[in-house]
Amino acid sequence: MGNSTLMGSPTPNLGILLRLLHQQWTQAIDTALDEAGFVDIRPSHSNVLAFTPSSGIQVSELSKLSKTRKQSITQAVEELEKLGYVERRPDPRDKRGRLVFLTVRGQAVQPTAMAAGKRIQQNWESVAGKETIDGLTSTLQLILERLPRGE
Amino acid sequence: MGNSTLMGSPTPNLGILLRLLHQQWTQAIDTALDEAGFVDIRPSHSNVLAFTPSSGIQVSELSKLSKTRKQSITQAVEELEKLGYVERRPDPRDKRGRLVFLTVRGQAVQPTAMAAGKRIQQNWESVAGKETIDGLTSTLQLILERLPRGE
DNA sequence: CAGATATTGACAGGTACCTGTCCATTTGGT
DNA sequence: ACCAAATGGACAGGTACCTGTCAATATCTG
Repeated sequence: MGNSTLMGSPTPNLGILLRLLHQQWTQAIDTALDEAGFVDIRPSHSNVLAFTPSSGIQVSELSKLSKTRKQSITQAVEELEKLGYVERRPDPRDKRGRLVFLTVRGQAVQPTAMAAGKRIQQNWESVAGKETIDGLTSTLQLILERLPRGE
Repeated sequence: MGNSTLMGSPTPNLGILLRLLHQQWTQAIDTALDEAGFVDIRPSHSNVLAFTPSSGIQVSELSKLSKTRKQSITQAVEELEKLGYVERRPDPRDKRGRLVFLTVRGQAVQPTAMAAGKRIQQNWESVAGKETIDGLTSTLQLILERLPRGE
């Protein structure tokens, strides 16, 4: 009712589409980890879990790898530390820094988290085709590389 | 230094790429509106400005069109109302509802905001090619349509 | 037409990012 | 060796979304 203002195709706004897809991705990761039993891990924690090597890593480095600000990583690390997934120790090579390490528990989640991402991508591939998703990935990378402000 | 843990291609994570592109889009819209002199308008306001017709519209309908929750729209409308871009009047056909209308000032921004979106898309096209961006758009739509939870 | 159900829009509160600022420490130039 | 500049990480605070709940009104059903 009240459809007097018609619209054939409601102008699919690129901003909205990107927001929705990102939400889908994020929520899928969260759901997958919940189902794997890691109910206390939230999406932002992936920025730490996905990039922490067994040799330890600084918050600043995690920030660069995950492309988020240091503050976001700091908060995620604090939460993961409280939950027992990571621990921080002073960096012997830099007295300003602290190194983040996975605990035994963290070492158990990491593969699950990595697998979740892969599984979701495969799900998208099953829906749109592997080549399409590959094309999507490279398009996103291409724009980010070539766009100004990209660092 | 410390590059012992090498990585040729650092695994371009789809979630991160989507987040970064969405940030780019959002920030570009904000910058464009700033440059056009509308410094008090923020990205979330576009969800209202882009979809409000001269005949007025309910918050719930804006929520559906912009694919965000009612609460987000309500907040954006409140802010835009304080800034003098929209006004709310009771819906004569539904005593629960209120209709959102653009003020004269709001009618001035709307075309600028719409043009900003178009301009940014053209910028992306100039960087990746029009066909690539068209492909990106339809891929995003395709995934959203075919994915579960897409309502 | 009465009662169950759905919808509108508000209130409260949480999450994942962001910017700005600050201090300790390291690094780099002369 | 010094001092300037960069870097590591913390503190404070803001934005744009989210979920859950609720009262008032509307709509659907028997």
